[in-house]
Amino acid sequence: MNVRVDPHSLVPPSQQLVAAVLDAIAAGELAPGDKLPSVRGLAGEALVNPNTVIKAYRDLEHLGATEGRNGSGVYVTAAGPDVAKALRLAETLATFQQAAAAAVRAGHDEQVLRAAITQARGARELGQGEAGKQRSKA
Amino acid sequence: MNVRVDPHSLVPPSQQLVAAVLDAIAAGELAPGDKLPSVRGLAGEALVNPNTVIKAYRDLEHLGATEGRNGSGVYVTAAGPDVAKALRLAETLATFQQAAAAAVRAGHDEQVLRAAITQARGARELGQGEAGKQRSKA
DNA sequence: ACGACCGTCCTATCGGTCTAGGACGGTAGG
DNA sequence: CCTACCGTCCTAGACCGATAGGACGGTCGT
Repeated sequence: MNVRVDPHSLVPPSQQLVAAVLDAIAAGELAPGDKLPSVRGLAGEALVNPNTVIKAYRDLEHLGATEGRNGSGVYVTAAGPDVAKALRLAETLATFQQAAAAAVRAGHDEQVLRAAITQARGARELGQGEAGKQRSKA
Repeated sequence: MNVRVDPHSLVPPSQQLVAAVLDAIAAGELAPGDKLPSVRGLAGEALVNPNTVIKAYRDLEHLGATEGRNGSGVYVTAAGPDVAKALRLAETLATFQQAAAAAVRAGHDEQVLRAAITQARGARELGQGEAGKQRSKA
C-alpha cells in the first residue's frame, strides 16, 4: 500500500492516510475481511505518530469502510469497496470540476486540458498492471 | 473583487486572499497603478483579521504583483498582470493535471471529464461579460 | 497645520493538528 | 497459562496559522 505521507502538504497526514487506505480498498489491494496494517506498524512505515494512524482508522470506521476489533486488528468491511469507490468517484469529480473551472478561467486552451486527461489515462494504464500483479499475488 | 473567504477550507484565508487579488489583476479588474482595497477595508469585507490581509499583501509584494507605499496604499505594479497570468496558468495546470490523474484513477470515464471541461468553458463565457462591464466601468 | 486614512509592526491568545510517551484491557498462538 | 501483539485511551507539549487589540509613523486633502 502507498503510505507516503507529505508532512508539508496542506492536507493533514491523517487524511492522507485515509485516502491511501481508501485507494487500496478501491483498487482491490485490500479485500473485505483483509486486515489493515497495525497501528504501530503503519505509523512506523509512514513516519507518523501512532495517534495519527488511530485517528485515520477511526475516520475510516465512521465512513463504514473498515471495522476495528479490539485486540485483533482493523478489517475491511463487506461494504468497504463500495464505500471507497463511491467516495473516490464523488471526491475526484468535484475536485476535477473545480480544477477545470479554474484552468479555463485562467485562460487555458480546452485542447491542452483534454490532452492532460489523455496523458493521465495513459499513465494510469501503465501503473494498473502492477496493481493487478500485487492483488493476484496476495 | 471576489472577497469571499471560506474559513472551513483547507487553504488558509491569507492564500485565498492572494488568489482573489491575482484573479482580479489577471482579469484586468485591477490594472497597473490601481490601488488595492485598504487593509482594514478588505479585512472588514472579507470578515478576516487585518493581520491576515497584511500577510496576503506581503505575499503579493514578494510575488512582484503589487507594491505597498507606506501611508498611501498598495498598488498594482506594471508587471502585475503578467505575473498574475503566469502564476495562474502554471498553478491551474498543475492542479488540473493532479485532479485529472486522480479522477482517471478513480475510474471516471474520459468522456465525463471532457464534458466537465466543456461545461466549465460555458460557465466562464457567461461570467466573462460581467467582468468586461466592470472593467469598462472603472 | 491638522485630521483622516494608510501600511506596518508588536504582543498575547486561541484553535486545530500532530507529536511524545505511557498505560489499559482484549485477542490469539504456543 | 503466558507472552506477544493488538486497538484504544490519556495527558502533555510543540507548532502553525488566524485572531484580537493596540501602537507607531507616513501620506494626503483641506
